[in-house]
Amino acid sequence: MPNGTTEELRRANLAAVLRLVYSSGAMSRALIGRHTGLNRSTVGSLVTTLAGLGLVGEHAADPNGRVGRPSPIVQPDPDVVAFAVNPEIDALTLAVVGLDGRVRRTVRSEYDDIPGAADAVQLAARLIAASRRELAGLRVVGVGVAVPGQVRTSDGLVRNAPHLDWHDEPFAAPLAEATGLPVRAANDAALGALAEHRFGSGRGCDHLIYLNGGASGIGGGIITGGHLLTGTAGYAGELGHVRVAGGDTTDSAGLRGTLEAEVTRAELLSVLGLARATPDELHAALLADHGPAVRAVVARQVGHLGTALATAINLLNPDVVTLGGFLAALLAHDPDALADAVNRSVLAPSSEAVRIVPAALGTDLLAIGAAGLAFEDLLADPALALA
Amino acid sequence: MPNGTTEELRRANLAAVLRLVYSSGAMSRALIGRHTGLNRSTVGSLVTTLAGLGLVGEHAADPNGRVGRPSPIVQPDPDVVAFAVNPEIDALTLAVVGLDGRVRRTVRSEYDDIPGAADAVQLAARLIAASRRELAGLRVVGVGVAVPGQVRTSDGLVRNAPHLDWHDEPFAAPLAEATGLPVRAANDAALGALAEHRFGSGRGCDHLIYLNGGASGIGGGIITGGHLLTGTAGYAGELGHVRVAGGDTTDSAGLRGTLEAEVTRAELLSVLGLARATPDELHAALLADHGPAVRAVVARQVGHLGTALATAINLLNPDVVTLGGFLAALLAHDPDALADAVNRSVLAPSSEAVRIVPAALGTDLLAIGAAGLAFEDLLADPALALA
DNA sequence: TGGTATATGTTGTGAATCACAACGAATACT
DNA sequence: AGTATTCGTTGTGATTCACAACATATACCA
Repeated sequence: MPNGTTEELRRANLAAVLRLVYSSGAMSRALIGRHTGLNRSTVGSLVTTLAGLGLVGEHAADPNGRVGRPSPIVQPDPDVVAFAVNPEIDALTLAVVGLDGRVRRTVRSEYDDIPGAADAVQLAARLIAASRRELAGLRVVGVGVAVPGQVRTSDGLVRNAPHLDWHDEPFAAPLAEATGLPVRAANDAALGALAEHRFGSGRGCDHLIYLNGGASGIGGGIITGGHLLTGTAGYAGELGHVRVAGGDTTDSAGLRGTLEAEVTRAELLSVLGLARATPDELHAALLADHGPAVRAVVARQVGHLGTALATAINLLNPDVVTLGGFLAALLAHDPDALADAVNRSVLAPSSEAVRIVPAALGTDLLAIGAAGLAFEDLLADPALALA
Repeated sequence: MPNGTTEELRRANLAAVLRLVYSSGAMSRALIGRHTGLNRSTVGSLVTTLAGLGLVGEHAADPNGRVGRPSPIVQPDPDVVAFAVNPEIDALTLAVVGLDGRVRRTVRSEYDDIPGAADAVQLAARLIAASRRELAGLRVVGVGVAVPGQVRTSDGLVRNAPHLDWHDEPFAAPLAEATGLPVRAANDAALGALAEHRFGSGRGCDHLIYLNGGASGIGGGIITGGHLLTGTAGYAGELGHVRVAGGDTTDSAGLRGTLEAEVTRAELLSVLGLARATPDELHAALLADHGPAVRAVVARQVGHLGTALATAINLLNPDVVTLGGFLAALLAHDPDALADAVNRSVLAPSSEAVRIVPAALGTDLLAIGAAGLAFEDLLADPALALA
């Protein structure tokens, strides 16, 4: 909580400027002044301070042909980086992401047997150590972890990651111990929502619902009022476990009739006659095949998806609903059918302004989201930049 | 948006102090300092300013027997008031609520035929004018309206209030015109959530779900991160229209299988053999009668209520779920059954810390919530206190 | 080619805010 | 009655941001 001192005012202004160039990209000093409402002299002082901290750099103005004195472009320093860790059932991915939002490198370490949490921590620590050796001159801010399961955000304890068979496994704490870096962890779909909100299909929208369909189920994340909705402990956003039908099929958490139980990638692959497929291959196959069997399965899944979205829209009144993974393929296959399904269960005012769109960020989605989590402390108080 | 100036800092600190004594009740200067983290001299200056604006008063310290110099008690001025308007199907209620949170007076104007929105506006304006004449020496801040339906918060347009048969009827604007006061409007259950959060069962809890069961249906409101969740236009929180079953019964909005369609006060009255009942009478009758017919109906309704709550808990991970109206009676009738029903559809981590409790505020709930809405501008910027 | 208008960074001054230390005031404890 | 404790008040100082004047750099126009 900002405690209302002049010192805190300075911190808040530094944070506002850094956050602006982080989430809106490089911009001139003059634009920063217009966005923040601060005086030119104040903006100058703040930018100088941030540059002195090594967090932003100033480049020559681009010759854009406008009248008046050119304004140097302020941009976040790409050498200020965070590590993004994403353990999955087939591999652990480590990404190095700059404060400019770009992914500098990605390392993917595949495994045959799903590791335990402790082993995954050690693997991540080794990959991080190797990256730090190879990439010289970087200033590492911290580590963000995207976990396919429920994570207690206060201490990064993985409460339940069914596909990894992790239950109440500490993750952030031992990884911080092994790397000497601050580590924060959260649910993967929640971080996807954060990334789409800041850099993807939800830019400029304060209320967003993100829903991702993967091989192992459906995850969701919610942005309300421009902030990631965590709930009291960090478990919010579980849209995959919304009840949509009275059936007996169960989902990965053992709940019956939920979205995740009724809408599955495996069923789509099955009816398409595919043994396995990359996300792009599934997308293409679904767009190509409009046979009756496929149509029937898609229609049923789209109906259930619409019911779940309607529930979420009734509760949250978002600007945007972003669909990722095979849910984006369902949307592309028949956008009108999904809209109809939503409209059958939604209150008219809540739905009139909502846009249902495919995710805009590709494979880097989780890396960007997890890095965003790791940058959060820095963005909240740039003066604490260390190491 | 606070624009980071020193002037804004002062405003924010004034607002923080006023908000503190508004929502936490009268407290000593020393306590204010401890809560805000501000220096004693600063607190003194802020309190003096607020007192000069006529927003707070200082009383002698209560002799509580503690060592040290007694600290004068700062409390919001009860003569600073807001009007709370609540149009319902049988009557329009006007309440006068002080900044100290107390309801000074309530006027209830009953009607046989449901009025149109324009007539209701005129009725409210007449009641407000009469109250202003009778209660001298008041400083009126504004008007808050609790509407049983969906309201666009930006301009107070009633989008859809099915029980009043109002559709896209302006309300706040004409009432502001007629009274010369600032008017803000919102959904009644959302304001109920706000009231329970600040003064009722959800004090100190940043994440709360409020669900109210009335004669005309089920309304809901959501508090996340300590703030009322409005969504992009103000329509968020419609928990009554969450799908819970595959049935064909429809709710007030024409949606099928929703909580509001499946869980009704009318069915409870019917099985209890009551033609009509006050909320208290229904509550008592339900607690008294555990016959098989009643048990069956209650069991079914509790099951559906549990499903809806599970959905909301999975999405929002709240600290508290507050039930009002006949839903509180259902809870009292068999708390364990409701807990079991929730647990059948909820993810374990999300549910472990949640408390399901009856609403703590009684008939004044909506008056307090609507007044809170009207006070919002004042609390955000006390220096703008006028007239 | 030179002058003007426009837009922006920089510098110095001033006003406002809050922190801090010293002091005074009012109560409880011994 | 004296002392310790708690808290309000006052005066001083440090920090921050606003504002005005000036300097700088470009586009536009004649």
